[in-house]
Amino acid sequence: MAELSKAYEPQLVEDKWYDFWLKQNCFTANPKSAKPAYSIVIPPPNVTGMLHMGHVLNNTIQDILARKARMDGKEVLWLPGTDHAGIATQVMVEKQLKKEEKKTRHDLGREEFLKRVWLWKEKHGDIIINQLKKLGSSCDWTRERFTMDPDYSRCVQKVFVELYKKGLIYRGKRMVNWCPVSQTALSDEEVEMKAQKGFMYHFKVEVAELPGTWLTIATTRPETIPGDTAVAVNPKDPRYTHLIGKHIVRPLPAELPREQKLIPIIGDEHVDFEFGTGVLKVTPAHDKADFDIGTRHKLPLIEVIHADGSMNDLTGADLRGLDRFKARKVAVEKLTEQEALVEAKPYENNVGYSQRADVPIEPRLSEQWFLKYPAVEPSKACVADGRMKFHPDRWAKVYDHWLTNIQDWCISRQLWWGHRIPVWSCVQKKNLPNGPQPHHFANLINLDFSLDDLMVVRISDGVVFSGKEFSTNGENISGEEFNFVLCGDYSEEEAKLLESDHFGFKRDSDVLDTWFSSWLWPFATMGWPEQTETLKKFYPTTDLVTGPDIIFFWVARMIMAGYEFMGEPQFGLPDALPFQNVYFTGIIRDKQGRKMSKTLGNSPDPIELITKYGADALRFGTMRGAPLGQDVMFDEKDVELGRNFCNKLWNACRFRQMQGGEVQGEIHPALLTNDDKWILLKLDAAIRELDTAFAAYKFSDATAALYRFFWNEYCDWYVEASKAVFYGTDDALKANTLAVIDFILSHTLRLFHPFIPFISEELWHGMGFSTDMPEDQGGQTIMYAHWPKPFDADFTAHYGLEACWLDIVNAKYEFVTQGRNLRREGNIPANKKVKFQFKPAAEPTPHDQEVLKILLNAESLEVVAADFQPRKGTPTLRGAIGELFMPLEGLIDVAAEKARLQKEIEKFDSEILKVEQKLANPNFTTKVPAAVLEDHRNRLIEWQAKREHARAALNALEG
RNA sequence: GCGCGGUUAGCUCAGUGGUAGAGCAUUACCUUGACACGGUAGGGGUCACAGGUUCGAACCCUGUAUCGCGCACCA
Repeated sequence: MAELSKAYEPQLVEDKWYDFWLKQNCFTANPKSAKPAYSIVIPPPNVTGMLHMGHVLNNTIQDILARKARMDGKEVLWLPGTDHAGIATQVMVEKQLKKEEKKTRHDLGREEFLKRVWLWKEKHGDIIINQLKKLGSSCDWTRERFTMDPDYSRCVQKVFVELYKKGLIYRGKRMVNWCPVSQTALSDEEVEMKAQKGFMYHFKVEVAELPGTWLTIATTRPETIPGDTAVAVNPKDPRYTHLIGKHIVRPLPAELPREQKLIPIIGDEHVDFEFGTGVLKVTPAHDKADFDIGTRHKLPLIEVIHADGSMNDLTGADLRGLDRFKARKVAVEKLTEQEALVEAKPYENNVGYSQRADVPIEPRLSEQWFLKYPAVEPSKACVADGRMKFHPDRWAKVYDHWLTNIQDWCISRQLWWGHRIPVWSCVQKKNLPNGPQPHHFANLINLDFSLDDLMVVRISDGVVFSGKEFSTNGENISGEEFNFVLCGDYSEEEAKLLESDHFGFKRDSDVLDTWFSSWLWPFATMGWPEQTETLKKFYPTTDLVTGPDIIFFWVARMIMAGYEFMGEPQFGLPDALPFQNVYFTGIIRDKQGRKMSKTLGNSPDPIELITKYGADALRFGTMRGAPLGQDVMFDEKDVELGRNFCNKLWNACRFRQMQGGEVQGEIHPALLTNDDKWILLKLDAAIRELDTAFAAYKFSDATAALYRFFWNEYCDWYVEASKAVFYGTDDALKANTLAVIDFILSHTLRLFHPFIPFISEELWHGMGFSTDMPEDQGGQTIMYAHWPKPFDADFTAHYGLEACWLDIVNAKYEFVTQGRNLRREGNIPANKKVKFQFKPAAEPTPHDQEVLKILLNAESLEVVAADFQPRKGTPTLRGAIGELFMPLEGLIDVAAEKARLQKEIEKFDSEILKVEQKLANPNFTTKVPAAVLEDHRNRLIEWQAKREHARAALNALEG
């Protein structure tokens, strides 16, 4: 290959290899493959979205898993795609419309508006996909899916119809979480409770039947007084029992005649007499709890707030038209004017906020579609009994708790962008065959309708009729006029016919919650409901990687959908788990610990980081700082670390390249130096560490192990020691060392590949490691090279890799460190070569002598005889492998060196004392495991030896 | 209120009972023939606090403090 440049330049490398992988179809999953399957579905990012640090973390982990699985010989499917993200996308397009054309979506109309959304999607929808590619994501792009794809939409529709027919989906008029800004209902999960500072207002009302008797009511929402239809007290509250059944005079709207302002005092157990004044105003149309009270007592409902959060006409002259918060202030003023206000004290309470629009939710009565969750029990059980594993497992408890307490899911949204609810209705006149009747369109439009497929529902109370309610000539004989409701997974063509003037059906105008489509993601993306090759091969998926913030929104619902729709016998899946493992990432925060957000502007643009440092650097840095289960404090320094590391890897390969010689020559056991054996043993340990880390999904451990092995073991010691060989003249030894280096590097690059795919691929080819490999096992790409295995017994025996070599070489390196320390204490500049004298404890090999010389930056290393005595005052080091003397060449600070040795001796003293005390304790010596006892004894000997060495060095300085 | 997580070096974090670790920052020296995105050697920690268990606790137990998160909430 061409000579490597001095510094690694990712921009010259990354796009090139990504294009290569794509062209060679490296990411494409083959369902016909005989290899075992490994699959992941991507958590689909919003189609409107931009890549943020959360995506980086999440997708890097998925890519690591996918690439590792390929190297493990699996057939890998990582299935990508995007989510249509109902509200977010609609809001974005509406904003643009407002900005560019000063129009609202209503100005355009539904059809035209949706055209705009699709245009927007076509234009911007692939931004985030391209960003994922920049990151190196090895997704099978040939299978990219979008939740609004026609196929996918049919899945959503089919699912709705099935659940409807099972009676799990129903329509009802309920209190829902209403977002006045987005003007749609939201599910409970989309409501965020926030502490809010406000006031608790106490106001008094007169009991109508007992003039002069007043009740004081506490409320935080005086603006809803016009909607009050009762006040409630606890029937057991002695202060108020005698008043139940009487009435009070509601103070607002002020202008109403007194008789229209009378509302009853009722008794209800819900009222807590400790709280407030023990008197509760009941606003059934604007509060969930009040609605329940209202139902129990058959209270009238008075709606006083419009959908947009402004007050309606029923609130009277003072409040009408005002925004609800402005109205609150005015209501307080009015109460004050009436001398009804008793006090207003500062008060903090929790208020539900719309997660999307960040405004307080308005509980509102409206007609919505709800889903009774299916397959709840098996979904709970599979996690509880450990068949599906959560990492970290504490999320299992959170999941279980949620599933134990779930309420029906409000799935309809008053939006335009999304899957429209597949329900059509038209009014059926009583006893008149004037409208379209079931058998009519069965005949007329030649569709294969049968009456059993038609769900006929009377909206008023939800009673389901059967087709028998019609006479044979299509007459409605049910005795009353009702809505004829069709729910079916009709094709677009069929729907058009239904909506034609001839039939006059109108489709429900609402769309479904986005999550009602994404909960089908693991199988709807694989061709369901057909029993496709892909489904057969890759479903259930292996791993899911996602954030814990969507554990309820998405993970739990996917599990339920998996059981409900994939548990069927035709799929031959006894266990319908949609995935086997769920990895929950941490949340990425900024340096101050704040969640990354657009509004705070504290989220760095990952693409800028990639441009500046490279995708590998971003990946490696992010993974190193993201321990399992912990939030991540993001710091650009981490990415810098990643870049530095890549550069180190690059230059280590460059060093190898500069030595020339044959690539991947044969390693001769007889020629192995102890340094060779040491680094081979370290490589084996690193492989084992990586396997352990992968098994536990501990990617930060894996990157830390790689970092340590490559930088601190390979580069710092082995490469430096190898210079002793390369600067020498023994060609056989040089060739053998090159072979060892190539062995280490070719293994290391493979270990690195899942984490830093680009640079590892570049070097894999650049170093020539791909040349002798089979095409499908590394010849074409490192992606399919085999993942390194720990050394087996034969290998270890053949190369003589006994564990004792670690100790032997460690002693040598420790000696070097201490020798360098001697230089430093002697104020020898780093670039100055020094003459050392070495008195070895045992006959040293020429290789070891040469290694010591080079690592100590010695001009010479004179081996002296056992009876050699240096001049008094010569700085001396004693270690396990012998003694080192540094004959004085200049002034050395004897006092400082003595102080240092003194301090060292004190440290040794205290360590020795600690161990001695332990060993002197019979409780210790009798109870402790033999290995630990042995450790302590050895440690004592070591410390004592070190102390002796230090004392000797100190002695040598004296005089 | 219930549940979960954190508290270890200046900062960000590892560390599941037996010698307190990493990266960054910092100090000193060094551009030597892979790399200054670098090298070498240092300095720096009563492991939040208090009890308990144990021969031995950063680690296990109990409690406290504090920060963060989730769920549920009383107007």
